[in-house]
Amino acid sequence: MNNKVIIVDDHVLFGQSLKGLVNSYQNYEVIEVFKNGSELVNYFEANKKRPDLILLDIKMPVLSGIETMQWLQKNYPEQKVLSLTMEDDEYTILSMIKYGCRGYLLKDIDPGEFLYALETIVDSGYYFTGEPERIRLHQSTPNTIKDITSRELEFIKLACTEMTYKQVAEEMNLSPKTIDGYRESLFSKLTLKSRVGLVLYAFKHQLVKV
Amino acid sequence: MNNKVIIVDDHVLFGQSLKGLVNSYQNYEVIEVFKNGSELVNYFEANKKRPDLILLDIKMPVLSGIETMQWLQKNYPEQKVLSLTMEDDEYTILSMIKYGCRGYLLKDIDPGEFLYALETIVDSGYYFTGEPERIRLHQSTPNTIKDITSRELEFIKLACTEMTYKQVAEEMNLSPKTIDGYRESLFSKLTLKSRVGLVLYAFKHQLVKV
DNA sequence: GTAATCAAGGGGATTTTTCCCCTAAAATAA
DNA sequence: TTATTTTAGGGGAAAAATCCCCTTGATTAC
Repeated sequence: MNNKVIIVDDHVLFGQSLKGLVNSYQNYEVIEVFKNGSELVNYFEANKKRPDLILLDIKMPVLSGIETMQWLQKNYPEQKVLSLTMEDDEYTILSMIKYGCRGYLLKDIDPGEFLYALETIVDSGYYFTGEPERIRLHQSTPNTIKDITSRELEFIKLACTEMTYKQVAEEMNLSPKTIDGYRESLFSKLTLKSRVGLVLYAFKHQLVKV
Repeated sequence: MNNKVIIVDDHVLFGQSLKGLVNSYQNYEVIEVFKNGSELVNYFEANKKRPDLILLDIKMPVLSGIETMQWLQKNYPEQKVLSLTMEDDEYTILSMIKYGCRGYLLKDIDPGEFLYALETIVDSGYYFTGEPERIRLHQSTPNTIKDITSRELEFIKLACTEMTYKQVAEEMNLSPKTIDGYRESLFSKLTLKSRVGLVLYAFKHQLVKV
């Protein structure tokens, strides 16, 4: 009896290639390949056959992995999802786990490990790359996910432009001194030393798009 | 008679999946899959069998696509290379072409177009996605590629850290005033207004990795 | 062979950023 | 209901970044 797999990845070439790889394994069968989370949602809403496992890319243009995961948790909390990511970004991965993702894979994993991951997640429901301590650690002290308020996020986005803080203050209808407060709180919260550091952080955690 | 293909991509899962796809085409055979440009260089230096085509990822940690392309142009200018890229970044693509790359593919291409690209490049030596005008336009006015000297590039990379310019100067064994000169020349050359702008530029053009 | 360009560096001034310490209202938690 | 956290703001100073204008020695172009 074959495990039905759905692949969601905006890089069609990768998605299709991966389909070939998964199909080559015994007991696995790719039933659909989608380009974004939106297509997956449509599929689910059309009441089509539920897959045993979804391989979900995180960085997608239309409905991102995180957004898709949120939708799935709300509507199909039992659905097994293994997320695929390029970079080993702690913040994003922990967000995925928060929304019920059962494991994650880096795209530079080797195919042997990949098959093992598939087996593990289908059997036990979970798969984490050798370091479950780290994950559990973070789950028990979830404040390791530095939370950034929506106002701070707004500030970060504007800090990632050529505007001076004075201009940012105008844009946000705040006094430059308040902006100064946001900056200082973020610097200490994220252990940063300069505005450039903040920009780097924003890129690393995909708070701003490239 | 099969066309021999070498794949170079740091995402092993993608590389291996792609291998499956390419092998599934008639007349194509993947002879090697490497994780970075460095492994490719080693292979060439060991005087192994030359491939008919190299599929080269651009963003790689060890020896990037651009660096690899430079090496290939110097040592094997006749080698056909098709570059693979995630984002449609004009600057990077034009750099690749400058170094003799015969075409480029976005990773979100569909597999049908992919096969067509392979055929085209093997037959004619070149493949460009539908928009050869744009490419030719840029080739005739190559100064659209703002060229950045290697010393300036070094500076940019250090500017994309939390170091102060004074520390950057030390790192590069230059006076802070010289750094000031690099900064000013880059600002005017690239029409930037601040160090943050420079960081943004570097990310946009993938001069630094995320 | 001379002119132009480039890499390296300087003086000095202004603006921006960073830092530390402090206040007060509002929202939220206990 | 009281305590704590969040959001908004201030004074004042030191450090960093930005700007403009200028010099010298090497390379490179014509």
